[in-house]
Amino acid sequence: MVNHTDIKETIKHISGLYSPLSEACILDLASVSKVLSFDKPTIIVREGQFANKTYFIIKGCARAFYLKDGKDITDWLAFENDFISAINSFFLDIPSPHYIEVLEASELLEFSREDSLILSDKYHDFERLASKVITRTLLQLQQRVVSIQFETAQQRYENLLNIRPDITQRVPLTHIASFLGITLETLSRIRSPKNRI
Amino acid sequence: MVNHTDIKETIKHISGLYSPLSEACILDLASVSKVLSFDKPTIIVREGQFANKTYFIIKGCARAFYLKDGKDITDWLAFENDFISAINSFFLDIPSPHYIEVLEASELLEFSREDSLILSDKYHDFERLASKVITRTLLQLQQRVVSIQFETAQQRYENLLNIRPDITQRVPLTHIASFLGITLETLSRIRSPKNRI
DNA sequence: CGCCGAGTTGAACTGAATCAAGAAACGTGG
DNA sequence: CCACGTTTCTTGATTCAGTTCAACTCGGCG
Repeated sequence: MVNHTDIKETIKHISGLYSPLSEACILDLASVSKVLSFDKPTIIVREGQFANKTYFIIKGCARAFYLKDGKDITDWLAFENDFISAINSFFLDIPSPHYIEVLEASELLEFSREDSLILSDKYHDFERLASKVITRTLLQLQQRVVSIQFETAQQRYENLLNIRPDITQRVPLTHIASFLGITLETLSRIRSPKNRI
Repeated sequence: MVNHTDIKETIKHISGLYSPLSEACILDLASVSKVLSFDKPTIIVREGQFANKTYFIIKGCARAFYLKDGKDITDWLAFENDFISAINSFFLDIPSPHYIEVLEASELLEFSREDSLILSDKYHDFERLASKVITRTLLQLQQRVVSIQFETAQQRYENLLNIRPDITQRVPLTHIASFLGITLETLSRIRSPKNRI
């Protein structure tokens, strides 16, 4: 678990992706952040925990899931350059209904809700970046509601493939299916060669 | 269309609901806000507009909808103390895919994205409030994804009734149905007395 | 009075779920 | 490197919630 990633570079990268941060803010954020490395699938947040951390995915991918009547339901998938966290716990400070699992050999940058609030007070830059991340997620979720309501299972799968062509190599089909809101069997039929016109 | 509502009082009320604002911030926000009054259903934002305003509902209710293949799809309903806006246009500064329609005799407080950015720069209070509103909406949307995926039409309708028992008196069934992601016919059957055990 | 929009009811249809078996891939220890 | 058990994925048959299409009811209003 040696850490080869330079935190400061990573944060500069985030700043470039989302919203510019001042040098001082970058250093401050670097000082409260930590890089986590995993070489295989690992659960990093469990149901019931107060999951007051957010994770930026430097490399690899992760999912948020919960158990509904014992069944594993993936409700968010995140890849390089995405953030992921157990949003209910993170924002409402309640025990998390979600698990978070890293799915590949991955590197994550982690920092806490508390530090992010402190940084938001101190650096207007940072608050703006945070708000951008949240807004982006909001719009994605809105899009997802539309897609669940009006697209067939097949369309949703094809859209996902367009956005993320390598997803089937990286994420087990069970998780993809439940993320799409369909059963594994249905996904398997959609993917079956017979089904391709 | 005389306006009896005191803007400052309304903003104090918002501040109490979401996150406290300083007196100076309240005054500043009041100076860039405006109260809109309607006495009957009215479309206040149309598809294609740059809808860079947000609306806080003082009294009444409103919906956001869009046309999908000519069909009217309600995708958000807002009541007293809720905010509503054409989120895609508001956050991304693109022409709005959504319409916004006020559904009853209503009063709204309106202010622009631009003013809200200015206020966010000037008052940390305000930025925090804005971020709270967005976060709350994010969590609601997430809940909605879960509900569409795992609840039956009937359960979704009953949940809506629990949260908003008067909704059927205030919002036409067509809009309720499409908000729930079901057809008017299905909603009608769910509501039919025969269906109650 | 007759029309019109909103809601209801009925019958047939369909996309996806469920239940049940089996095949393929995968990893672990002998 | 192979035999095994486990997990992941596929395929088939059946069922079901909700859609679609079509006809009908009802209440308001010009």
